[in-house]
Amino acid sequence: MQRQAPPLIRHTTLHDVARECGVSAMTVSRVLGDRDGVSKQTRERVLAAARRMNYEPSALAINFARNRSGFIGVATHFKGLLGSIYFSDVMAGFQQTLHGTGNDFALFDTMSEVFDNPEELAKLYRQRRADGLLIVAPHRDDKYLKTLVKLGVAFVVIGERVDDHSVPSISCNDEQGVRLLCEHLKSLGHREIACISGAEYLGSARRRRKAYIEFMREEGISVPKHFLQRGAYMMEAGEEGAVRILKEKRRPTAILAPNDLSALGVVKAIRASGLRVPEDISVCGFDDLHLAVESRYELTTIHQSAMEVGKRGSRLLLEALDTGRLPAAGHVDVDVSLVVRSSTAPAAA
Amino acid sequence: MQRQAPPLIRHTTLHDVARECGVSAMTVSRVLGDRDGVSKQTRERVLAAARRMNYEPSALAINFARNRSGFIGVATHFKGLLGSIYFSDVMAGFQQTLHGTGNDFALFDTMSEVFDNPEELAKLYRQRRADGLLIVAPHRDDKYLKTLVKLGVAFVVIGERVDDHSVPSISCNDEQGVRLLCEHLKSLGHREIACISGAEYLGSARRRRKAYIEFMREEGISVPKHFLQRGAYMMEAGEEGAVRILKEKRRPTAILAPNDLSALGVVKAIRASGLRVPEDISVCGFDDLHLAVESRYELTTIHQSAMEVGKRGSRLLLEALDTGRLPAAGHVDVDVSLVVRSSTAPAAA
DNA sequence: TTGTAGGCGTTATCAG
DNA sequence: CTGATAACGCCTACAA
Repeated sequence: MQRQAPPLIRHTTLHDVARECGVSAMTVSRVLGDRDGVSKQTRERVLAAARRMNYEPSALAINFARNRSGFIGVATHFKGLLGSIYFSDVMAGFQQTLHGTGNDFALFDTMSEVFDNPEELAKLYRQRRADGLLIVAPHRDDKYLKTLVKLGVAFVVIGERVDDHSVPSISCNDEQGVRLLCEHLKSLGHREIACISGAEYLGSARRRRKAYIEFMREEGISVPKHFLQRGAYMMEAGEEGAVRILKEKRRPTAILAPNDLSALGVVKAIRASGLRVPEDISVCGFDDLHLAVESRYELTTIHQSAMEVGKRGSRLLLEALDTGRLPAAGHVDVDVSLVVRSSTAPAAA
Repeated sequence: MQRQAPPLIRHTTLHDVARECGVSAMTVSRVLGDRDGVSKQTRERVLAAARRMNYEPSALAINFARNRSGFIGVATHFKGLLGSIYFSDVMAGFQQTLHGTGNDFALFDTMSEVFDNPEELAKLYRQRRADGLLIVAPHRDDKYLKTLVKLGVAFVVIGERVDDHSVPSISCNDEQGVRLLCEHLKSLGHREIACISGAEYLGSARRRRKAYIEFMREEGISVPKHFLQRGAYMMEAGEEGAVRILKEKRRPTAILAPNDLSALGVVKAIRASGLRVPEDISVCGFDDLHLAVESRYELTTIHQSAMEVGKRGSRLLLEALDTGRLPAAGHVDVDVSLVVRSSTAPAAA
């Protein structure tokens, strides 16, 4: 840490106000802290002076005394998430929780060396730059989570489920979402349901695929191999998966692509093969990315509120901080909801 | 500010280390601050103890003593910019500058009440939550800038030029960009150049339009009314503008749409009218949004590096902070570069 | 080479 | 009702 220049200006302090009023700093503190034990006269005199002198308590001093920074750290992968709608939705949720608590946001990049190196991370913690951490959608193989647990840092993982049960995390309920879609299709008379899952390294993709398999088993519906395609959360992947499905003899009456982007690809492939959506084959997405504006396909999908996840996740952290404990370990699921649009219809006879 | 719970744990302090070694806190401070005047023996003993005890200085205490927060505030319109690639690019630039300076990012929403209300903003400042502010792409009518100037807050406006000359700002050089495009077209033999400008409330749109007009005047080329369309930075707007241009008798050999999105709309309209790009009409964009991946049109455009703007803008702030002054008022332009692709070609005879 | 004193701005505690 | 004192953790300045 290099030598620093002197502060630009000297701000008004308690003592300044006290001197101005001819009282002690303590009295001023009491008045401004709205504690009683001060005569009306003195109180008014102090208030007037404080206002006149533009007094504002120094957060630096207060936090120093309380040994807190007043900052909630938001840690994420800058390059991957900072520019995403998902991140801004999550932040909107954080804001709702933090509003009026006197906390501000500090922003950290999980891809910086600090997070790479347990030593550095510990250092960050011991320096008390933030009182707690909200870790937005970490990657599956992020190792720093273990370090944070070991250090006893207060943090919550947002938007991902972590295998390690000692980690507190919150995300939308993937299983519930897939189940809602499947039940919806079932209620429309579909039994021949295919699925194009996402990349295996994504926890959410694995959970969604698993939920689909489980549903089919529960319903006693056999799933031929080509009904379960490995894909990715991208349009092309959905298209390719659908092509592979459609070239087989046994053809589904519905295709579940648990991600809106790939669902659009599926729609494209179906139309390209001369079939109609939803008359011949129904299609479901997941995420409710509002892609409908760009295309003319109105997807039946699952709405997951990143804002809600952010709001509740940050609440977990703040409550823990308020009571001086760590957020409870384990995962919390946030309910999702089914959005029925025009890409699904009763199964063809 | 409500009552706070006690800190989760008590961190090791200088005094702890000192006691452990049987020396004074001052000696420990000297060792860890790497100042001389300490015997080798003592130094080593202290270092060992500090390491063993996981000592790390409290940033809280240091900053309190120095009356700085160690945070650089990044203020932006959460809802509008947080989820944009632009923002993440700018942040990447900030990171490069801040790296290793011991500063972290604090994040503020310019749409929060705090920024709405001069009183609140002053309060934020007097509380010293951040040492300086980087204000990313504020809107033209944002009033808080005046308040910040009045308060003497150290800040730099990033990505917008501010009319008020008392404000330090930095952005890419719009005029230069338009000029580069015009010169490029001129070198290809184009004289009949039309332009579809962006929304009037955007400073960049106004500057780009003005630069176009200026170029045409300098070249002594008359600009019929329909050659200058008011549009918006959106695909549809570009399309509509082009349609209006093409239905007139005097037809341009090139259309300048100083924004990639609207340029794509222009291309669309030209093709729809049975003409070819670039054989019949050349098209230029601005921003280099890498939209080419999505479409088959390879736009000739202007590359503006948001990262570069962020990097240099944050440097302005940090340098000012280091020398204890305010960033110099006035605007700084960052060079842009011409990217020639296949949407432009020699003018048809 | 090492240690002591004091200050940064606030608040809790105890004394008047 | 009001004020003095101490403490938070570090650093600068001065003293031994």
